[in-house]
Amino acid sequence: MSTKRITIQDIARYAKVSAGTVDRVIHKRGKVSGDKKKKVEDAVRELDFNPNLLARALAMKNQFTVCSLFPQSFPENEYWHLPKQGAEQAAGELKDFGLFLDMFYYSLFDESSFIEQANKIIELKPDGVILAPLFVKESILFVQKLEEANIPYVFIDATIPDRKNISYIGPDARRSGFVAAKLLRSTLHPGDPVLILNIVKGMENSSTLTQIERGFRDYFEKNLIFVKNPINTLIINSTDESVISQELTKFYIRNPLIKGVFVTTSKAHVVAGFHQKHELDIRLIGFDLVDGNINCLQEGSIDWIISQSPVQQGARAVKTLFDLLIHKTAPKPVQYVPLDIIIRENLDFYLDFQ
Amino acid sequence: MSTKRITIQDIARYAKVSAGTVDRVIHKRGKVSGDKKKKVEDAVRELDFNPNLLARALAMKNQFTVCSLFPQSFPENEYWHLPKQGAEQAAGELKDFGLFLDMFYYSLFDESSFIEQANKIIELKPDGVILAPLFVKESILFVQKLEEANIPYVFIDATIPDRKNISYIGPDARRSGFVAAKLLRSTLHPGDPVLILNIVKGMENSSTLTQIERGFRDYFEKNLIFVKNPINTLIINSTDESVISQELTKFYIRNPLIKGVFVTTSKAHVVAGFHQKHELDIRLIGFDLVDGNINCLQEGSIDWIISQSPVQQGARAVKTLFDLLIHKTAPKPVQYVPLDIIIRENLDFYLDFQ
DNA sequence: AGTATTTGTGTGTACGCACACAAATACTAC
DNA sequence: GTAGTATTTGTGTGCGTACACACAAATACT
Repeated sequence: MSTKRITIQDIARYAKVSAGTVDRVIHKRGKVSGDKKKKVEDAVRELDFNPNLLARALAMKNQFTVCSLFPQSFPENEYWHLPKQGAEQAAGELKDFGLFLDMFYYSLFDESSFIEQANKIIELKPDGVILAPLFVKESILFVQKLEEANIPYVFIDATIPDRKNISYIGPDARRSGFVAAKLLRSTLHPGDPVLILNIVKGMENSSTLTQIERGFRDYFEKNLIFVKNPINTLIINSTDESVISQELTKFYIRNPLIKGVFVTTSKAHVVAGFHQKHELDIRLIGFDLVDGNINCLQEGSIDWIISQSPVQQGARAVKTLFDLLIHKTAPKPVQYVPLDIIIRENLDFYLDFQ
Repeated sequence: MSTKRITIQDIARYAKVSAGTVDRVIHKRGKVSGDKKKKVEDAVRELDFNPNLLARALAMKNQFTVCSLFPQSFPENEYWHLPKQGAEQAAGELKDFGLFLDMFYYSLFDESSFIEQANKIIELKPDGVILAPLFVKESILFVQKLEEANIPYVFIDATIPDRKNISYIGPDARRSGFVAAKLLRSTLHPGDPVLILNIVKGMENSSTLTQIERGFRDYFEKNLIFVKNPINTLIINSTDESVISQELTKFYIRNPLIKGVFVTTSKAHVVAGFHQKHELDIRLIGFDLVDGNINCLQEGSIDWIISQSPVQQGARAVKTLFDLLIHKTAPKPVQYVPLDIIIRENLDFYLDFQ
């Protein structure tokens, strides 16, 4: 049968001291004489004492508040709804362990909203922060303040180099480009030209896009057979459908041979709509299971979606801070999440389980 | 700020009864007069009382034992190591909540070992059982005993119809065949013949294989363009490499045009070895991230692996029983897990995170 | 009416830990 | 020696729940 759990009382008896002294040794609090301290430490080691997290959390009451700062998901089923869901779920499970999650949101169209919410968080003096650093400049200012206040923070979804974040939880951007290239090329003939399409509003964390593109090009370079596939890059600085449509028209007229498109953001569905409207037979791959992409996958107008485990990202971020705060264990500085490859046939599972 | 948690005391005050009475109502234990019962129920509803699982688990001590019965994973990194790992991980998280997991293993080459271990479990009278029912006949006998003893059980990885299992946690077999077909066909030309290869020892749960094959054929029938792809089925009743090699040789000589192979078990790596040895350029898809398959993916001799979230299966099974025993919530009778599509480029992630 | 039995309700303790406070001991200066 | 302070150690209580027990009230049975 499973051996009885060792408690503080057991340690106290074994070391012939009181529970209070054991407590003092364990928490490095208060004064304890040398020999008793040693006795307790020996007892802890010999009996292999592990504190009961349950009892600890119960005794400590709700101690830890962590704040998250994500882009707002609007309408509800857009991408950022998913990490949010994961974080909420993890927080729900850990609520009983004394973790309280306070979520803040900023608008992707408005840097000032980021600053505003960041300041709110600073004022709250939380015990930890989860940040999606899509606005680089503002994020750096924010985490500097966090560092001053000695508040640990993790990056999620994207990262900023050379920061003192406890961990980065998100995709390996370069590799996601690599995977996209592999999938796209599996349906192309040698020599078919492809297009990398960056649809962004311009102010977001662009190092991620650079990495994705590099990964994509790396694959084609490493695996060229016979003929090279020409790779074009097009940047569209707007998420407005009509602007995208116009830019695409301009581009396709000049590049009529394009056979595959890789959209580096979650906007593949807009491109899919364009292809359908103009009856273009072009393979299409994009990121993230947002509503538009889901529909297009089902219709067949998008061939592949690479999903970056958004729910898991949120959940992991919360758990990472939990481990740090309650367990007091340091997390791995980089935690890449799985890249799920989604096609029409396995789509349902990813929807069900999130 | 977060509203204070409602406790039993709060309910007691609100309903003007004692904590003991509240407890009796909540646990449907002991006699409570009609009006007080109603008052308590109202209070629970109005204040939205959720019992603190922490305190509950602490007060109840270790109460629940669940047993698992899986095939043994031998050597360590074979398939069944993964569900085991997931189950262990989940059990570790839930240990403090009073769940104890006792794992049993049977040999896939020996039905009697199954019976033996099953009997051990029956004797233990656990509070729940997790079963991988690969031997159908023996499994039915086992679960009948479980039903007699009123012990809830879940199936994992495979299922047996018309049983009173609390839940099935595993892949949608038919759909996994469908996905395999989709992937394989994406690299084939119309008319290319394909092969479905069942490599089994013969005594295992075969309904799963039937389902997989049906899904595979369904895809080709539903999506035929121009010319039909002929689909052959070959059954090899051995997992021995030389037998497989001999059977494959025989088959390929008679069917030299085969361009794609779908191995319905985890033995794709053996086929990959054969292809390499004889310099055959044949697309290959199989199941499960076992060691052999991992190597072949890396070398490129297997093109795709469909992974059925084995770790998640183990974890979910444990959590399902936990929810039933501690939370007292009935699980969904069928819990399909995601089908992960793995290629060389995203392989690392699935290895890291399991 | 008196006793036995059932039914309803409140109180108290344990679970393992954290933390406050009291008690005991050691140390100082006179 | 004593009084006073500093240091070390022990005890007790609370966190929210489960459950045993005590006891009162209501009902049943002689």
